[in-house]
Amino acid sequence: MASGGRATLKTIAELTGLHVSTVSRVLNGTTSGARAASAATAERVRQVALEVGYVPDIQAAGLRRQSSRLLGVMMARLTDQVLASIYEGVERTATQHGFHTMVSNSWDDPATRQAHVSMLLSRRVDAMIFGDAHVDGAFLAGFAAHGVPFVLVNRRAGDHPSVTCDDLAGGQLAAEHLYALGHRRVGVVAGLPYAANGIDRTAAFTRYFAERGHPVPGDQVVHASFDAAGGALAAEKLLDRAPHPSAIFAVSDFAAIGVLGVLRERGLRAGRDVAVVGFNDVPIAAQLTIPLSSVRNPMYEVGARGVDLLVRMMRGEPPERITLAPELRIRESSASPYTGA
Amino acid sequence: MASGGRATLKTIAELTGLHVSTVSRVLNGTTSGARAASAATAERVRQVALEVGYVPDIQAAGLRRQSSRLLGVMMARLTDQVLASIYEGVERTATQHGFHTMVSNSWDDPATRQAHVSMLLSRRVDAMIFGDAHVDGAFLAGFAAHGVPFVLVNRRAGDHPSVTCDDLAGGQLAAEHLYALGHRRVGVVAGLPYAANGIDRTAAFTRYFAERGHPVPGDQVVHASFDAAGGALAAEKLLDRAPHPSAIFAVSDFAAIGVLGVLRERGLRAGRDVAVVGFNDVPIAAQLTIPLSSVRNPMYEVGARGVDLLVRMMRGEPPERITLAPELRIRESSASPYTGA
DNA sequence: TTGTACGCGTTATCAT
DNA sequence: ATGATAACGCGTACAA
Repeated sequence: MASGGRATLKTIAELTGLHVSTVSRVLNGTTSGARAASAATAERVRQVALEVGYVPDIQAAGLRRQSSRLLGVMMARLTDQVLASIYEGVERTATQHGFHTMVSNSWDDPATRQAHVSMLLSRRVDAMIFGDAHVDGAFLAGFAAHGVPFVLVNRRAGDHPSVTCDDLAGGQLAAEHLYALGHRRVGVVAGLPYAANGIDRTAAFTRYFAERGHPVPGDQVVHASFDAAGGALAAEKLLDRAPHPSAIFAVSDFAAIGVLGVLRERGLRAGRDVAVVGFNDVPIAAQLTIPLSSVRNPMYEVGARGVDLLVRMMRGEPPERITLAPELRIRESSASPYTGA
Repeated sequence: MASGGRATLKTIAELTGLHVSTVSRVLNGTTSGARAASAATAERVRQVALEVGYVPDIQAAGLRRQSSRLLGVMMARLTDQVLASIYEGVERTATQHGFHTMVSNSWDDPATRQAHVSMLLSRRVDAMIFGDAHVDGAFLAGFAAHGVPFVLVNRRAGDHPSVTCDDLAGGQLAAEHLYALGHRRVGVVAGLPYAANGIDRTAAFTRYFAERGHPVPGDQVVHASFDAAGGALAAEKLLDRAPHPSAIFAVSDFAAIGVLGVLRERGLRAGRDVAVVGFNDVPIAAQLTIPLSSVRNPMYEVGARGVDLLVRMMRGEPPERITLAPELRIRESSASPYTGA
């Protein structure tokens, strides 16, 4: 515990009568094996460092070393539990690799994203993780020019290296399940139109039904934000059609919760009148009053493996596009077979 | 858009034939009014800076300026939507004040907290925001020795400066509401025992009932984590008592959702058999199949005002303890009056 | 208006 | 085993 004015290597050097470079060596454990500082000296330095409450200045070290050991992370919004979970995986894994992380919300807004990325570049991040990629890839094309390595998580884009849930497989799992229950008139809450995860989940889902002779009408695929409000808005549109769909697939659990709310307002019961399947399997899905069927997305692992991949790339290993397997979790919101019109 | 190797002031200086200090002045807009660089020079510098894709090195600037313009933020877990919302307020407001933020999850674990705080100190944060304070204040007492200004949000502790929801008022709002409905046999899901927000909400709630001659028995106040799993666990305990409570107050909405789940498993209906009131009023509370009554916590504002306070303190203004008013939102989970044992 | 010189805290290299 | 020196990129007092 020290007080007041920052203690630096210089401070310690003066107090011990040694020279700054020597102090630095001791504190960094530099000089391997035989050529270490004398045990006595080392001990003295460490002692003084503790007394004066020395805290190394990573920034200054980074300036000299030309490497910040800092990873920049862009997320659309941390209030989205899915993105927050991915970030947890990122933070923990980065720490294991000796990196710190700095995260920002882009709100899926180009200007905000640009501003925050400039900020991170100014802080000399060694690499970037993007969890908010837009499928058009315009921003990333420009960013690549900076020469800063990066990996996408959550949403793929173009052929940039990425770690995502296998969203195509996930969309198909949901489709297979509802189709097997006998549903043929289905609707989709499709997520934001520029997010590849929603796009892929929706594409695989609608393709499955189309291939079996039951194409999903265009007006039964509604784009919306991934939260409950978005899901509610989309559900209003889907249920305005007569006859209403017998099953709804929402590409996010929170959107699905919005759907459940609207169903109830209209006197329909989820799981009996309309089957509902969500995506991600966030913790509350299983705790809802009508437990929600969902496609499990290994969110934490997406973040963790994203950092692993990035670290490998920084070592010169080749970029990859990794997808992690989803799993269907059937619960009451889609447990009973479809019984007629 | 530039390529490859980092461009610095030096790069620009060489390209323009000017000297580094001149370039620096232009790019910083230094030299007020009359003594500005000649318009022609300034324009040329800016032009070249753009061409080579110059990105200023904030770290180096901070080293020189002895101020990082960086705020450190500690949260228990960003997957808690409440904390993520508070962080949004922090991030946005900090940006407005010209600060960047660096956030870490402490998991409410002392060792992890210590490690991350050391990291932030190493990065020379100008100040700190703690959203994960423990009521004992042991950690903060030690931290204060560093001389780095800080403000607490979400959870108060001791007489440290803080911005929180008025949790006492909030707990009382919940109590008044349930008491007025006729409930006398009530239970509380009280949150983590070291978190002041849960403590205050619980204290005000139980005091209200005690003062009216209906003290809440000790075994009807159950501590649990703030998430759905914690709420479920606590609900099991509360409902094992016979007769079971006619109303349950959970100090967090997600815990309340866990309660709703358990009620249903036991064949009890929330709002009819057992009234439930949550806290925070997160967006999904209103969207649930049985909409959840909740005490609204101005989460975003808590974060925003926390930064405002911190900035004022850094300017030398006195520390404060600020509380923001909660509001009761009555919904179906506690809408009907109590009708007998 | 522009140039010179130095220091911020650290690490790498060379000399002792 | 330790000391001396330079350099990372930037900002600022002072001189021209």
